[in-house]
Amino acid sequence: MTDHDLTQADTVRLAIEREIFGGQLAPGDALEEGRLANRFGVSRTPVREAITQLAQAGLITKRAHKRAVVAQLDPSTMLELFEALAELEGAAVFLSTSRMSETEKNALKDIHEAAAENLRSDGDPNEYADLGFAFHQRIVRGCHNTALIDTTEWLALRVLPYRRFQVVAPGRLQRNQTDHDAIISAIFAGDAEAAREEIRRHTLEQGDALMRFIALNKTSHADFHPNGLIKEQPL
Amino acid sequence: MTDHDLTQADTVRLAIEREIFGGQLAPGDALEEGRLANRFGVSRTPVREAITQLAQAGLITKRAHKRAVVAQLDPSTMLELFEALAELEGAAVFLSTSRMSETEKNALKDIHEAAAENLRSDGDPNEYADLGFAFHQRIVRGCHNTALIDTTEWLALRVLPYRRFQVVAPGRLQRNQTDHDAIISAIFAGDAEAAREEIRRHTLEQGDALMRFIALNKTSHADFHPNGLIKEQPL
DNA sequence: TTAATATTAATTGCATACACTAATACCTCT
DNA sequence: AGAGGTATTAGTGTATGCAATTAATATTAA
Repeated sequence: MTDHDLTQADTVRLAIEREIFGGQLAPGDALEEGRLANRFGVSRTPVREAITQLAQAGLITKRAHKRAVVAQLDPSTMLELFEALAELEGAAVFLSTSRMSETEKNALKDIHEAAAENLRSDGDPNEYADLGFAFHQRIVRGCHNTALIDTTEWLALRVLPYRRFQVVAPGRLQRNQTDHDAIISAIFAGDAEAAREEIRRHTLEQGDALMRFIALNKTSHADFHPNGLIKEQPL
Repeated sequence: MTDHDLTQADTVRLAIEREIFGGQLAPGDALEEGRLANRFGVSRTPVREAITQLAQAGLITKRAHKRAVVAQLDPSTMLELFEALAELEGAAVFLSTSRMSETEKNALKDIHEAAAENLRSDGDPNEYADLGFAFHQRIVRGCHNTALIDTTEWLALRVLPYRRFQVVAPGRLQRNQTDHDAIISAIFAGDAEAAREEIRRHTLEQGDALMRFIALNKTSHADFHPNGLIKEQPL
């Protein structure tokens, strides 16, 4: 039982999930049950189950008799997602400020300083993005409320591909680091209300910045690819 | 096309959903695909899909090769749910305070006053519960952020059966109304921060009160039934 | 009687087949 | 050629059957 009792539907779902988050599957791409089935060497039934689950999760959209499509994020709903996420992260950090153990706080600070070092030494921007993700994740998990953590992380995952865009936007990384400075200070000062405000502003502004970036660089808007940033044209 | 293109799986899912929220299906009850199938006069396939969706939504739990079970809320996760809900409603009302139109605010006040009248005239407690639900719902929707609304309402729905218990707890209704007073005042005063604090406290305390109620009335704890409050013994 | 084990029954996961829907290609007529 | 309608095809929704797995029951040993 090395596979921890993963059903085939689970395997397929995880694979598709990875391809979406990894960017091989871009928003708007169609998922066709039959092809997926023989690509994964299973029948359509488990593929169908996987698609159902992903649709329920909001990762793909599906209407009766029409084929499933990787969820599109139009600018306005994307802004909404960032706003909602800002509120949720705010709520989480509000609790985390009083609930994180010293160990947790120090781990957070370590991540923060690793990010600073990465900036100073002009390191790999992708590594910086990962550290940023970890930073937010640690804060959220610090609230020790599973329901709130799950909800927040789910939203965070949905905007993750878009959040990473910062690595190519000039000046964004430094600005990001300054924001994180303020957040971590508030947490260590035990000022929950300030921490909430800082992270709210921070996440909201990430959304705004992304909006501006898209507005400036809009080619056909459909060609915007969250991971590669610009999607290669179909062959 | 009178059924608005509902697939059979959708129909089954909605039916099960209603039975869970309505209390015919209690936490811990097992869902068996075969029986459901011929109860609804369909094959196991759409039933399977419905169950998958409900599991993804967290309404039921399902592990490979084991039968699906209506999700159990043990006291500690229930408290977590209430806490998370308190934060989300707080975030929502924070935005709603500045975003609700006059019309929306007045509609909210109407509901609030109808509830007050219900209390004064010693009306139907179930009607009061419905008004209370509507009150919270209006506030949340006032934030005009679909993502936040959906997330919050989803949590609210999960604890709804438990929230209604207030109707049988002595003194709770009056206390509830007083809390709502404070919330609505803060909203009309435009004090978003106060509104957030009031609704946070309010929802948190609902959770606490429910906990105390369960602790006092615990028979075998498994027999606690969210809607009938005490589950009838199996025949 | 109780505990452990073997046996049977019930139930799930998956594959396959078919019906029905929606999109596409094709043809007809103007 | 273009609009409108029809045939064709691709793709989804559902039913059914079977193998694998789990739950229930019977059986045996202590």
